[in-house]
Amino acid sequence: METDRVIVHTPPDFSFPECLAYLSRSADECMFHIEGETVTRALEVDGQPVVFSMSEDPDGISVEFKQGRPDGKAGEEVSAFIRDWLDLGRDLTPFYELAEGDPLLRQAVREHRGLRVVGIPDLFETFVWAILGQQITVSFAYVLKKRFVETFGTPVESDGQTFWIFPDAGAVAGFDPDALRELKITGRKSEYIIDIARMIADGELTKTGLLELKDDKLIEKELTAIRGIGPWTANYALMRCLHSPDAYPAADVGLHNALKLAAGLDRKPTLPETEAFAEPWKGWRAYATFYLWRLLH
DNA sequence: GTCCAGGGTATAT
DNA sequence: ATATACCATGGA
Repeated sequence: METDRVIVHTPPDFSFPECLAYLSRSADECMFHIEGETVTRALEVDGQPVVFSMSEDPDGISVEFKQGRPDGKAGEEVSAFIRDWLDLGRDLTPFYELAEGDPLLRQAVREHRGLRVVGIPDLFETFVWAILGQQITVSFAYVLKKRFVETFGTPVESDGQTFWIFPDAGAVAGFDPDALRELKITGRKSEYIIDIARMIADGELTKTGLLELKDDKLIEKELTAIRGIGPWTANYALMRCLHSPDAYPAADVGLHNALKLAAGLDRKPTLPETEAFAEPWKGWRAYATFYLWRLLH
């Protein structure tokens, strides 16, 4: 039905296929399904589950509501979610000008033009994902996230498929670490996740509160004061959730591997070298990182 | 068996 | 400030 469809307009230098390619990187991703060129997921709006799909459209992104209707609030909230998810508010012109003159970025930017830093709009989901991803392979992190979501999240059935609402921080706040240990999440990470769930559920840690601090360094300082959040996790959250175009997860092994490849090194760069490489990218280090990651696929 | 994977904490110098 | 042990699982 025509009323179940809305268009989200996209800016110049946006490529749906490039974002789709990033979203498609794991078969174990549990927060959305991809079939062909269409991404479908669930989202909670005012306590009610909405299921929607996104596909490319000449006018932007076509959003089809599978469950729930785009009338009133749901349509606006889903549109806002997508703009947040795909960083549609950003003008990439300065980044592309910078990258064209940079030997390390040029190739990635030419090959993936239109790619956005794909976000994780929910703060709790961001920290769970980042903490799970510390020190283990991305593929194993996906397995752990899937177990976490399918054990503690809320299923939404639509068209014979199951979609998931990410576990509620308030519920996780009350868990015993052993409940997470059973999923093969380490004891430490289980404690970190439960502590952060409590902070979020109590309103002590909020996305808007962090964004109000404005300055990346200030936000990093606030975040790294929390147990389980070090510089890598803080910058990862700045990049994926708080939309800092300049956050730089300098300890990231994937970034090291990408730099090794792009710079033709015979070993991975050290941490100081990784910082030094990024000097010319100041203002856009998150975008530089995201594009460099694409070299590894 | 060893090493490494989208790190972080605790402790010792 | 910098170095090391430890966390803990799974794939190469």
